[in-house]
Amino acid sequence: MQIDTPRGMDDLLPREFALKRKIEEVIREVFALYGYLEIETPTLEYYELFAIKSGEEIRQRMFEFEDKAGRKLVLRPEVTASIARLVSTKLKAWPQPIRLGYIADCYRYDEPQWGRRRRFWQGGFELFGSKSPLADAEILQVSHEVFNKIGLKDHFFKVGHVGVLRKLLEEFKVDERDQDKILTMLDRKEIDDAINVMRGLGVGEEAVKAIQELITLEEYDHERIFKRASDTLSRWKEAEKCLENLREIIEAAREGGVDSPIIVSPGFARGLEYYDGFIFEQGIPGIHISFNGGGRYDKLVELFGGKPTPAVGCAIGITRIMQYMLDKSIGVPDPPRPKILIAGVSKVSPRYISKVSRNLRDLGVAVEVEVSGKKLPTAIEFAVKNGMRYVVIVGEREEEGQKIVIRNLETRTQMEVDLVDVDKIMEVLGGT
RNA sequence: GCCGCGGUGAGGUAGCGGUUAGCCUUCCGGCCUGUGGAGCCGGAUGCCUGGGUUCGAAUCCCAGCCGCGGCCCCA
Repeated sequence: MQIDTPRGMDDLLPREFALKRKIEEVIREVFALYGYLEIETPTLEYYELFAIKSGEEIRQRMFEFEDKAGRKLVLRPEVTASIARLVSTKLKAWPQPIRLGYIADCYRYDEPQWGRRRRFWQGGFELFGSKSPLADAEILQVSHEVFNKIGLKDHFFKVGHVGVLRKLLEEFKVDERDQDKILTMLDRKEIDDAINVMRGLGVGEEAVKAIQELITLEEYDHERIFKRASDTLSRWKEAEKCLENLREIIEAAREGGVDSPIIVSPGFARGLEYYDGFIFEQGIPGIHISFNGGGRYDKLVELFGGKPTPAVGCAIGITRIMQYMLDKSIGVPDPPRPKILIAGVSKVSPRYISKVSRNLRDLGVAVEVEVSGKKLPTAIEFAVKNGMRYVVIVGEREEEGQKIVIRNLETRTQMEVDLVDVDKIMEVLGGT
């Protein structure tokens, strides 16, 4: 019998689940603060939805199978495609801009390792209907805000613009599919192969040289890097415009409160082929995987049959953040648990214990009932060990008089109270 | 997809050809008839799976499975 979880898929224990909840709460808080409406899409989608434009890397790493009617289905490897599908269909008559948020589990058939699971959670922000740098900057702002609120204040950004390289290639009539191929190669640091492909497609030597230069540019000093990059690109106006766009985005984000380090990398490419403008990743020093990534994808909605709709978004790696925080033991909350245990003693009837618990819960007080037949000392020990603050003791004597004994575990004192004396009970329980 | 390292009760570990498989935490019971985190006593659960070598395997060999890291890439 196979009783383990499937490879790379984790059970979340109470502590882990509480942490996941906390991160989700932060994300939802930011949804609300910026106007992102939360939605949900199916975990299963048709293969085609992702096959079209999600990138070779993802395509090979999907869980795929056939349903009983022979349709090809996949477990979603990410959510952006589903959201774009939604915008191109059900939301096509909505007034834009449209801001959507999601928190969803995703699946990839990867080799599991630190920060990479086969099932993992992403929290996403997607903004449709704006070409303005303000929209891109907003995605940086929400990312910044989420990480700060979670307590990861030392995060940094790495930003780039796919248009820089794409526009340059377009000058030499390289079609989109070949661009995808080249960008993927550059992303994988297969520089020589990329150069060979470019030459094969008739890209001029000056441009090849420019690209080689661009991919080595990467630093914090914005002024210097923009100067150098625009010198390199001065001959190709379209590519230079993209660079200018990137500069505007960064400036807007800075004014919008994004005060973490931003590494500018004009030759930066990302694996998801649908990106066609601003792109970024967010990380933490010393960790070599990114915790958040996103960018602009102006063609995707159109690709799914919608009207041309510019879009920009990001996907925050909740599972990675969790793993980091658990490893470092930072900000891991205790699972919420009642502070009160009701323990029966001697010949008290189950009816009375049940009644007492009902009364207390009606007052909004969270209680656990001792149901395992523990004797009182053991029950008290159990309560103490589990961080509870009161034991409500009910026995025959209390049942006869319709009373309860509330014992305070911290002060080691106790008091008998009438079950109907609501004010007294609340007073003794001190607002728990 | 590739490359390393590793699998001993629920968790953490010792043992590395012959041990009654040891220790810590946990869990259960008792000391304790309705009042405390302690203590003491007792108890429960284990050598990943399958082959092989050997008089004898947790220990050595092979394969598989699983886990952990790294590469690549990604969240």
